[in-house]
Amino acid sequence: MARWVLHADLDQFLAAVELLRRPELRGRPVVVGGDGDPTKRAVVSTASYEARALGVRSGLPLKVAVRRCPDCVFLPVDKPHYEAVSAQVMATLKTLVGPAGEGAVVEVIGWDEAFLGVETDDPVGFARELQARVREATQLDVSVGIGPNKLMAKMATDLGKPRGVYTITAADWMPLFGDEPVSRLHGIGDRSAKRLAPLGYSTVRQLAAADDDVLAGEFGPQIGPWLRRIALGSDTSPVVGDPWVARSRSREVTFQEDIADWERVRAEVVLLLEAVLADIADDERPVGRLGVKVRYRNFFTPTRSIVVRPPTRDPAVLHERVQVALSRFTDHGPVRLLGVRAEFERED
DNA sequence: TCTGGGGTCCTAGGACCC
DNA sequence: TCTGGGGTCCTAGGACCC
Repeated sequence: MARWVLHADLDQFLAAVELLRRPELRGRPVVVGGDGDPTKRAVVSTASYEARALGVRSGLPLKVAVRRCPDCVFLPVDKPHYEAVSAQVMATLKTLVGPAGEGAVVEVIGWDEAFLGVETDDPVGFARELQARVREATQLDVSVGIGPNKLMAKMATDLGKPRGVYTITAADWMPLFGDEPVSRLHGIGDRSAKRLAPLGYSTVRQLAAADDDVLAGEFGPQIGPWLRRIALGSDTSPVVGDPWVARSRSREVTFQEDIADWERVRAEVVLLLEAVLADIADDERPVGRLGVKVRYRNFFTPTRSIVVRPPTRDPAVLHERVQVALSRFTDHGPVRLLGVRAEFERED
């Protein structure tokens, strides 16, 4: 039997979950983002397919979305609810069993995505079973991509949406993606695409035939050669079923009005650190580094961080250290966003 | 036109030490 | 006057993802 990777991705997850509890909105353009007030500083988390047809998509500022779509229904992000539904979906995935009777390895990627590693000669049948189980348990639609590795499975999912199953094998890769722009690849964004273009690497096929030394010179010894590998559809990263453990925890807030008073900035940093400490209260690991992020009016966003030695959970020490980090900002102009991040001490 | 929040990993330069 | 090579730690920033 062959080893397959499946990528399961819930369709328009946040919007779909909201539609389940507000069936009267079905068929209308629905936008989930911020606190549901499209006049505020926030962006779209998820738009329903009807809203996407009107030009609203994830990441779009709500202020732009409401201009583009005055008739859209704007709903607040209800994180606890989505976490609960997500947990139900992931638990369902973990009940799936392959033909040999063994469970699939499930790697949860976020609220609405997971990779599954499974031993089977009928991956499509497995995917159909997966879809049926999730629908039965939650009434939600899920698309499934199938491939010999995570990269190909992930790329396949897009081709199957919505509600579909799509399989990519090694032989399909170049015919499907060879002429596509490199930014189509999972792992290459607009920034990298813009650096690759002048090197003559604009399509997936061109990047697949690129010179590793040239790539390493531009992107560094790890990332450079890795870019060529993903253009080849090559990916050896394993599906890891172990529960995910955060290496850092952070809180940040964008103010509705920029803060000009740095006494208030200091007070807000205190509040953010208290929130982070509350978030990690159930985690016993000591904090080995603290970071502060400041976004100014012009969107310039420097960060400052400081080691905490020895690593500690002592709030008094952490509050003192975070203020030291904050004091390293010399530009005391108006602040749009503040963030505080705590890194756990790593035990390699 | 306005640009959230929560994460991960990699790179590179300077300090410092042997 | 010109001055190595390697290793580790710290810090800041970049890029990407959901």
